[in-house]
This record gives sequence, structure tokens and C-alpha cells, in this order.
Amino acid sequence: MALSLSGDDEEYDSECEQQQRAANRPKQPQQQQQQPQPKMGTSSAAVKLPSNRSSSGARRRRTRCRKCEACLRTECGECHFCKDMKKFGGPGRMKQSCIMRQCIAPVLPHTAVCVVCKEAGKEDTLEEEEDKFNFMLMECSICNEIVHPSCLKVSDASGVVNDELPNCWECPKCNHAGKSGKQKRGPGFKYASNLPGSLLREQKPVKEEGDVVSSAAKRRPDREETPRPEDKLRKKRKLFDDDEDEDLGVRKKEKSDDPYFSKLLHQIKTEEDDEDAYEEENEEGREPHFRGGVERKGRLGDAEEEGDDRDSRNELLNPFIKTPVGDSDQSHCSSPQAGPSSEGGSETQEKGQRPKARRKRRLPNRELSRELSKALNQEIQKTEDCLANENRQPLKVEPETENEEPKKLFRNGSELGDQRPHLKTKEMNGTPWELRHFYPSPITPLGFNRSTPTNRPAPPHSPPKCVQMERHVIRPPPISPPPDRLPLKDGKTHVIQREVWMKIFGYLTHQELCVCMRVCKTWNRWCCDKRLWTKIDLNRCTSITPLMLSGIIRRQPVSLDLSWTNISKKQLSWLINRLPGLRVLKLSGCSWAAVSALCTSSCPLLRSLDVQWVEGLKDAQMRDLLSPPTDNRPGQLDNRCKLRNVEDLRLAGLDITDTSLRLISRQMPLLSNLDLSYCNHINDQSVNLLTAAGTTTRDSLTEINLSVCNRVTDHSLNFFKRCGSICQIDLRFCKQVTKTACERFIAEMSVSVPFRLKEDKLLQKSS
DNA sequence: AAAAACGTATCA
DNA sequence: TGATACGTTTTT
Repeated sequence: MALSLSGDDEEYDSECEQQQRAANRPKQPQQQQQQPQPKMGTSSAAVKLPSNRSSSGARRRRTRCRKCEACLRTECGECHFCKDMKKFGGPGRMKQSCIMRQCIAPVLPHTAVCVVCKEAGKEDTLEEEEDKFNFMLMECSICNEIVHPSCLKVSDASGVVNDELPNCWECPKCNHAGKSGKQKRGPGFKYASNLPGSLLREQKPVKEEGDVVSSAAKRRPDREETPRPEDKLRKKRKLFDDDEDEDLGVRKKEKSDDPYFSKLLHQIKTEEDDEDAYEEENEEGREPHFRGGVERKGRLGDAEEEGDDRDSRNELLNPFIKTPVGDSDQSHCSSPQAGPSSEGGSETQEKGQRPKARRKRRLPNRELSRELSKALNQEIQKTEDCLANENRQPLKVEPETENEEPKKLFRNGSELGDQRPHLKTKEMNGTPWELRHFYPSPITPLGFNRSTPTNRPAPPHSPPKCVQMERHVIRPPPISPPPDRLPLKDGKTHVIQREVWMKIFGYLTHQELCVCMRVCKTWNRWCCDKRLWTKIDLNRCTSITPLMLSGIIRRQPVSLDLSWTNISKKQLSWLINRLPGLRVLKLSGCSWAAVSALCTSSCPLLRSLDVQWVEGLKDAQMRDLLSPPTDNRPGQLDNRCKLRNVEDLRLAGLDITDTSLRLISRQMPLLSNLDLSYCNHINDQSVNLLTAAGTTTRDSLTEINLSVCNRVTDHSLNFFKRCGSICQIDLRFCKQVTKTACERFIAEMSVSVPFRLKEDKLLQKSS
């Protein structure tokens, strides 16, 4: 089908698509009634597809890249889809891949060919990035046509590369025609709405009116007629309204920010090439901006004008945004890991002329500060506007722009209006996610509210706006995005290789990375490397916007701190379902309403969970949290505790009792570090439960924090004697615990395990 | 030829 | 709005 794209479609109506499918399905009882008409008449799917998009060809199905983390996994055998498989004893009706194996960067099938020349992608035969780009197959997310950029005749138009998806762009024709990217998110699919738990909804193309855009897009002929994206945008905005409009006007470029880099910049070729496009971006900060923005705002403050801000926002916010293709980047990014097709393409960095493409980036950062958030918001709006405009205007290739995706976001979603929070980033670069402790938690027991254990810092409450995420495909950034060396103006390349730069970037904070991202396309790309964003910290970010969520997904952090944010359940659920590799999740200070998202999702790899001071989290909620997933979303069924692999659990400030501890001792066999500070209902019996014979916690516990637990007495120390691995017992500020008892404990334990009093009532194994 | 699985229609 | 079903596509 895919191939067939265009030509024929005209005949069909846009609606066909859906119907087509319907037609295909003979079976369903009800269907008959409704019978979608088979306009297509026939049923062959292939045929049908084409018809759908009238104007363009049918969308081509994509296939797994076989290289990404997901593709390399083995089937879990536990998700809904696996259970349906015959190999796992199921009926085999669903025919879906294992949830854990949903490809992150689906590629065009090998059978895909250029609509114009009918040949496959040839990027593998070329060396220059530009060439590669020009000869690789690119699928338009709007008209679905698959072509070699070099086969296009449109000269001045530029395409907008979608970095998120390999070989995906908004072709010059569509772009020039002002078609909006419609919601289509390009070929990539499942990740979003189809997945269980996805919050995004699929947009059903034709059907809904809302999709004006999409439908429009579908039709080729009528492009012009098609409703403009703007419409949608407006709608969206309304939904989220932002206040950022004003900002839009503001943005500008920042170029100058870092005088420091200026020299470098001059030398860097990238920019030049892209020149226009590129510069704009840089200067204006589109991609760079957004990043820069973040940082700057965070740090620099105003430095960036709007441009920067935008970028940063985009990144964070719009995960979907694609990087400007400009160069080869697009491809890189998009499918860094992905398959073949993507590979080839990826490099085109600067190519140029031909179809120019632009891409956008997004940076998810944690460091967004409020300022940043504002900036982000602005950017978002801008982006929206831009998107609307951009569609009509051809972009040039840029290395890292992120327009494309953002567009989608906006369109679909909601994004625009969001509130952009500020993300703050700390530096996570390179940090091993292994942290088992959440240091940062603002709420450290002993820290502030010592005296008022029960009071929790008021979490920022901002009503989460409705986040409607569309179903976009959110993909993680590529690892080691090309090029290998920094292109210089004189046509040569910098002596230092990418990996060396990467090591250097590894020492930078997120803010600094954002600054670097504004330097040039190449750096922009490199700095977006997933390895540099293993930890994302949005602690106390006043509002979590859809774009931010997208940005997070794209970066696939191993550690995510959403403490004291007003994230909603829907948002959290959406995130969790898309962060299969998440190990550390901090939700302290969030509402139970939000945290309850954990009840319906499975986080098999979660090792550290922080739910301190979560309002409304009591025994009943703990039960829900620890019981097997209740939800029926596919892939979510599991009879085991959702948090069975948690080693570090932070429950400070919760009104939980022995009921919860009993569950914990049974359901969390790997629990090593438990924080129960400020839990006023915890008493000696609680400790007894945790250390009772037959419990796994008895041997797994290495650290326990019972500080400010006024019901705990000296007697608890006796229970800890039976813990084989205990290394630290924090009983500070426990009114009923005496120093004498602690000393006695040390004396008695000294025979086998030497302990010491690190602080008053803070027992620590002295190794 | 068969297995895998994409993408969407339809069901609930 | 999520879950299920399934024709078709794509790979093996």
C-alpha cells in the first residue's frame, strides 16, 4: 500500500480509510449493522489504504527496527498480548507484539520504494550526509508519500523532518501547501494510543470533526480547502489556554549568550550551512533555544530571549517535536537506533538544499525553573504559531529544529496551552541511576518539619490542566547521534570525536547542556543524547504540561522526580506506561489521586519509589498500590505486586499502620531501604512485622528510617537484632527511644556485627 | 508458507 | 475511552 501512495487516491474520499478497514472486518456482529461501507469495496487492505488518503498515498505500515532496546527484548510472556499468543497458551486473536517489545523507532519496510523513481532507499551507498538524506526514503506524515528527497522537484520548498520517527517528514509539497502536520503522528503508532494505558487517544482520522486537520491532510486535492491547522491550534489553546501568547512576540534570538562559545561557533560549519534555517533556529533559539532557554532561564535568566526559551520548552514540552531536519540530523535522531532505513538517513546533516528540512528538538530537562517554565509556555505558544505558519513556509534545513513534532503535539494535543512548568534540571548526566535514595527530597524528615511531622509542605497546587495528549509517537533521542565529528566552516571536521565531546558533556549540568545545544546543530544533537538525561528532575515544578511529558518520554529517563508537582493521574499514568526502563520514581508531595496511577500500571523495573507526604495515602491506598494491577488494560495484567522489585521505598509522613507494613513485608521481597519517618502510626508492632520470621524484609532490609516516629520505643531495637542485613537504623527524634537502649543494642550486636552511633539514636553499622 | 505484528474498526 | 478483533502487511 504504502507505495502506492499517491496517485490513485484521489478517487477515494478521505473517509474511506476508516471504512476500508471496516470493510475488512467481516466478522463482527454489530458491524454488519453499521457496516461501514466498503467504499472501497474491496477489501483488500492494501487497496483500501490508499484510498483513504485521498490526496496522498496510504500510509505505509512500518515495521520494527530490530535494533532498539524494545526490539531486542524477549517477550515478557506476561502482558496481555503475550498471553494472547498461542505460544503462551492464548487464542492468538489479538496478534499484537509484546508490550515490552513495542519498537521505539519503527522503520519503513524494506519493500518501501520511492513513489517517483520506484526505487528503494539508497543512502547506504553514499557517504555524504547530504547525499544520504537526499537518497533515503522519506515518508511524509501528511500525504504519506514516500520519496527520495532528491526525486522531488520542488525547489524552494523545504520539508520538515521528524526526528522522532525514522524516515519521516512533512514533505516540501505539503509543507509548502501549508498543510499542517495534522495530527497524524506519522507512522509510528502503537506507542501512543494503542498501548494499553496510553492516555493519548487516537485520533480517529476522518471521523471526528475535530480532526479537521487530519482529514484535510488526507485529501490531497483539496489541500487548500482543508481546514487549517490553526483552527485546531486555537481550539487547543483554549483548552489549555496559555498565557503565553504574548511571549510569542518576544522571542528572539539569543545568539550571543555565551560569548564563550562564540568563537567556536564561528568555526562551526553547521550553522553556516543551514544558514538561514539554522541560524534562525539557533539564533532564534528554536531548537537551541528551547534548550538554551531552559538553561538560561534557569541560570542565565534572560539571556535568551525568546528564542531560547522556546527551544527549551519545546524540547521539554514537545517531545514530539522533531528536530529540524535540516541536515541529516533528522534522520539520525529519529532513528538513531532504529532500523535500517533510518540509519541511512540519519546522517544528512546538512545537506542542503534540496529539500530542506528542519527539525526541532526538545529537551526534557529537569532543571526547568519557573522561569523556564514560563519561557516554555511562551515557546509553546510560539511554536504553535510557528507551526501554523511554518506549515506554509518552507523551512530550511536545520539541524535541530523541532518543529515537526511539536506541531503534532500542538495540534493534537494540547500542548500548546499548557502550562509549562519549569523543569529544573539538575545534573543528571551520566549519573547512574542507581541511586537508591532520594536525596533531594525536600521533605527530609529531619529536615524541616521535624517538629511537625504531620504537616506537609503544601504542594503546589495547580489544577492540572487537562492534558490531552494526542497520540503522538514519542521517541527517545538517539544514542550517539551523528555526525562523528564537528563540521567546520572550512569543510573540514574538528579533530575531537563525538564520543570525546560526549564525555565532556557528561560533566555539564543540564543547564549547561542547554547552552551547548544552542551552539550549533551538531552540538544540539549531541547534547540531546539520552545518556546525558538519565535523570530528570521536575521537583516542585508547578505545572506539568503535556509537552513536558512528551519531553520526558523522549528522553526515557531512568530516574524521574515529580515530587511536589501537581501532576495528574492521567499524566502520571501516561508517563509510566511509556517509561518501561524507569527505575527511580519520586512522587513525594503529590496527591494520592495522581499517585494512584501506579495502581493501574505495572512498573516491573521500578527499584525506588518515593511517595512521601502523599496526601491521602493511607492503608487502603497502600493496599491498592501493592496489590496486583487491577486494570484491564492489555499488558497490564499481572498477578504479582506491581512494586515487587522495589528496593527503596519512601513512605515518610504517611498515616499508615501495621496493615500496610504487613503488606509490604509480604509483597516487597527486595526491599532494602525503607523510610517510615514521620509516620505517627508506626510502632513497635510495626517493626515486629517487618522483622518477623518468615518475612523477606527481615533479611532484605539494610536501612530503615524511623525518625520522628513517636510510637516506636526501645523495644523495637530488639526486633532489629534479627535482621541479618541491617546496616542503618534511624531512630532520631523518636521520643520513646532512649540513648541507653541504642547503646545496649550496639553492645549486644557487637559480637557479630559492629554498630556505632553515628548521631544520637542513629545507629549505623561500622564496617 | 508461516509467523509476527501493524493499524484500525468495532466492541464494551 | 479503553479493549478486542482481525485483515493485511512484512518478515522469516
